[in-house]
Amino acid sequence: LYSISILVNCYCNLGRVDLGFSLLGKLLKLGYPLNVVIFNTLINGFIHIGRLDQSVKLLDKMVELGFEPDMFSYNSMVKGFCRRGDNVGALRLLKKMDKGVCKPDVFTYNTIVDSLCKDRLLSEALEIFAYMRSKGISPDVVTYTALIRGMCNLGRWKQAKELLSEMLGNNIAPDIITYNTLVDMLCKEGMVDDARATIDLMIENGGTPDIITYNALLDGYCLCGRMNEASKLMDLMVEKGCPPD
RNA sequence: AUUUGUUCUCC
Repeated sequence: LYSISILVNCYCNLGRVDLGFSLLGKLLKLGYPLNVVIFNTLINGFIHIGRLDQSVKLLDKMVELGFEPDMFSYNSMVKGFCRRGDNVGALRLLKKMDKGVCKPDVFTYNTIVDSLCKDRLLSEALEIFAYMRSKGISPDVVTYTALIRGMCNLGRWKQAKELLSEMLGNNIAPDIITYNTLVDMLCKEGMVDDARATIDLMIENGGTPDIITYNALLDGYCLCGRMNEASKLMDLMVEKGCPPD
């Protein structure tokens, strides 16, 4: 079974969910034993090619066949709604999970918070943030990073920095993705110097900039026409053992 | 073995 789901996942990663799907069909006909992971892999595969409709069908089918959808199944579905820009659909599914046996977990909430932030619906995202805590699900670094992005998106730099401090002051360590997100957002708004300060802060906190950090900053320098600094940065990248790619 | 957050390219 492991081998089959690896194979199916491989098809999905190659963008050939159809091949995985027809394999499932054959296995079903042969009466081959299956498990929930194979269904989940395909549900997720369909989501990644924008076929939420197929995922819905497959979810129904697995239930029909007596397989219980789990967190993976539902979380992929939630992501599917979010990807098509249907936050309402995602929230509806969240409520449904709330009532069922598969309670929303940190993945579920993070998916929705991120989607709302990307759609600039920060206050809605903050409501979900509060809601998840009320349900006893602790936000993690992913939740915070999504919110920071949402704040930056609206130019709420001060609020974003406060949230970052809140993380630092609490038990949640910002990771490289958190810093990279901030650096990138600042650069895109032409606040390259603040971006540099953010990188310094990252280093102070024990982080190490990576190629993504540097590329974001490089893009920032180029966007504001500071080409001298851009080329100096390229030299620095080589020095730091992170050569431009 | 399957689910969530970062750079560039396309929009």
